[in-house]
Amino acid sequence: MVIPSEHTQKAWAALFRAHTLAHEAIEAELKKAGLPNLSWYDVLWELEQTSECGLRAFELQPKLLLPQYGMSRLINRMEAQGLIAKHDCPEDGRGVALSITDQGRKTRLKMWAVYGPAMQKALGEKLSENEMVQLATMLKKLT
Amino acid sequence: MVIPSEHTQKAWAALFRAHTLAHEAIEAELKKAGLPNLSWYDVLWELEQTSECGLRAFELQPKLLLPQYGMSRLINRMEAQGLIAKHDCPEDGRGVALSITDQGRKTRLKMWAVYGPAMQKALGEKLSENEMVQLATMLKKLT
DNA sequence: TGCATTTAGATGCAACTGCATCTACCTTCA
DNA sequence: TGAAGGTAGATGCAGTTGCATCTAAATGCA
Repeated sequence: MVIPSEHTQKAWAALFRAHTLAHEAIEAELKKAGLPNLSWYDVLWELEQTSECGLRAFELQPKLLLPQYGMSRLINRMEAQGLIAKHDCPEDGRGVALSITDQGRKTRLKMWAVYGPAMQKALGEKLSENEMVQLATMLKKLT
Repeated sequence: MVIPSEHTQKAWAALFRAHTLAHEAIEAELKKAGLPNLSWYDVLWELEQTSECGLRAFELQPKLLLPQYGMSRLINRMEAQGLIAKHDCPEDGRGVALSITDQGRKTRLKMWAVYGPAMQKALGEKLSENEMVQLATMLKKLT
């Protein structure tokens, strides 16, 4: 049996805590402001980055790391709130093409006004720019 | 409005992905082996580290980063499976003292036989020992 | 072409989570 | 001592997630 080193165990524990605490802190601020959570933000962001023809649900999935049914339901909730729109997909009769609505764009901006500062407080203030680059470099090697 | 730097944003995205992917990979292996998930492991671990008088529920909470009601329910499920035992608390009539059972100890060992290698595969193999120390150092500064 | 396989997405059901609130006990302090 | 306030933990309810499975459309291939 291959046992991870002491340092690996410590790093894993630290990874867990750092992510969980930052995530909770940021989502708490969004909730306090009556705004949706980070998954919603990510969907809005990805759709806003995309040219008007929209994204397919299955293209969004790997970006958000959500399971297929999770994506399906998230999309339905966001559509019900009018933040995104579903269109029939011309090149694939099974598919759904997604686009962001004007209201979705507005919501993303409102979210960023809370998300940005919360991210800065949870992460930005805690490390120098140099350390931040190092951290990102290590983390990317993990994926 | 304070906007986080480009590097902070990248680090946050990398933190999210690294944690989510490692967590999913590890839990997938546990599930494949028919074993409980990481929260259960953490409870078993903490109780095993403690002298026989046991831990209180509220002492476990900050270690696991679970909300109070989450802890309460997790404990009930684990007790129902016979992995831990609840005792009345002599020094506080409201409280519950928790201890691990023999079966709990056995289960923790079985879990570690899967968890350890999974952690090694998801993290240990991806960074040198030196990098691992650096990573842990940065992550600890975040909390 | 036509049947078998694969892929996109939806959904019924059971388990889990979050919120608010509740009960029971403990602590403080007039 | 006893009323007011605080703390430990449980729980009803509504919303969410995970699993398995379903439908419908696309693809592969004999």
